[in-house]
Amino acid sequence: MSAGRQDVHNSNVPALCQSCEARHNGMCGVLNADELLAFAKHTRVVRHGAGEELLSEGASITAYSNVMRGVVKLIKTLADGRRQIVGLQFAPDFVGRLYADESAVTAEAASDVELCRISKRALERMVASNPMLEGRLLKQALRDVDEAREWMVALGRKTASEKLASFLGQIGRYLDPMVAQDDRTLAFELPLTRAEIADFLGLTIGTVSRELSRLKRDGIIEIRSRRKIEIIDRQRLQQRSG
Amino acid sequence: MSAGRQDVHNSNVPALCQSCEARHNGMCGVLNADELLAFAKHTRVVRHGAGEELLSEGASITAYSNVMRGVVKLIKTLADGRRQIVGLQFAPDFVGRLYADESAVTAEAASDVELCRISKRALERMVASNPMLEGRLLKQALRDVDEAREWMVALGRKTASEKLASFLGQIGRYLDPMVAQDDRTLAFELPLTRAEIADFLGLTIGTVSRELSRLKRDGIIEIRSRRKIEIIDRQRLQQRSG
DNA sequence: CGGGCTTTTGAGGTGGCTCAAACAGAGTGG
DNA sequence: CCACTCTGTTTGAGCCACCTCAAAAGCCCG
Repeated sequence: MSAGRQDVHNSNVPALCQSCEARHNGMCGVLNADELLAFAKHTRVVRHGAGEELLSEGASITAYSNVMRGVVKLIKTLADGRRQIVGLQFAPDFVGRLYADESAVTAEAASDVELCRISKRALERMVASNPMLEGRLLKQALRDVDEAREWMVALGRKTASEKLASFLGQIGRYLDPMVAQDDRTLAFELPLTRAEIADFLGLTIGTVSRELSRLKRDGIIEIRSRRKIEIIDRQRLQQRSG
Repeated sequence: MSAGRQDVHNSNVPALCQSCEARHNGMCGVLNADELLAFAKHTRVVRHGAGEELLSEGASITAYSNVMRGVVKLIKTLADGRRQIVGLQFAPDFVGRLYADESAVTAEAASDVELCRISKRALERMVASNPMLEGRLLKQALRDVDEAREWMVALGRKTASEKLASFLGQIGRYLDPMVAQDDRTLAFELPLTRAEIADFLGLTIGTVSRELSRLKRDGIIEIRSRRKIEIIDRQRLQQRSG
């Protein structure tokens, strides 16, 4: 509380923020040590297990979050239960629809997650007084638009096998951005079950499984275990993604 | 530059802005008369005929626009020519991807349009110095996200007939927001050809036409001419949109 | 080592596609 | 005012990608 003894030095940064990805690439990156300190007064780290619902479609929004670890899926559901995943948020993404009173999506932890939570009121006050912060949120929103539109193409115009190839490519690219261009194999853990992949790609679980098997049969990927995939031939994966 | 003679009065507003929708509901709404005047120094009204390309996927962006009249469609194209319309922008929407050097979409006039054009450089400078403007663009981006996600559900999970019903419902709602709830019929002009509707809904032209015929046969709509549709039974249209 | 998951695989059905022909409107020129 | 064309739309017949339903096979944890 009393910040009297602290000098203007980087060590003023709250311990949790030190290693938080949001400080580097996320919205907190625009805050200096003092602002970060003020910000941290309103935040709380919360943990949720895989499958827990963080936010319910139609429910009122009381807080926003930044993803610190894990994956959050954004889901929309039709009256008869059909589901579509409309977004995946990885660290250090921002979760929540700024200014909306009620959520247009259900947010659910796809894996165990750690979130940095801040009340709706507090964040909106900070945004109003800090244009830099607003700018970061604008950039996040623009990225979200880009991504949603990218998937609209997949959903509307790609075949099942192209959808799977695009999905694996995107996950691979996201999880290992460093080695985007060379041709080594690339192994990673799928953040989603087959059923969730189906809900993301507008397919059924059967088709997802079949197409994965096909990619494996064709020597493009290896399926090491349910969740562990290895991309053997990126080039051909790319070719198949439409 | 010398604003000496101008008193703080509404009549200082540039003539073109007086009636422009962007001043009321669009991004210019946050500008006062002086700011608007400064803004207008960098803008130019441009007209384009239906079908003209305003912006090309992958091309560098040099200017942004506000739609003053007409409809702009945002298109993404796959290597083999398959197309997906990923957004429709009506007055007073903002067109262009802020901060991006190259466009991720092709923008095309769906009808004859009037745009208020401003150079990328000029707008970005104004945004940097005017947080209110940035806030408006953030809100626009958030609306774009909401809309894209709404259509992801349709593309991924709705049947052809549900897609058509959703589309007609949205257009109707947009073009006549005043009478959203009562049960009068609602006539309007489609801003898109059958082929464009197909590219929006991830269908083929044949299916679009068939489903429209079915809605007509079932007494839910009337097709007055190619472009003129009348919604006879909004309630049942709503029921069919999933 | 059995019971409850998720995933894979198979067999058959179907919604929306492809291909193709007929039709309708809006110009255009005779 | 009527062909004549051009483009956009409707409609039909047949097919295929993906769905549905169902069973078998892994995998994980007691």
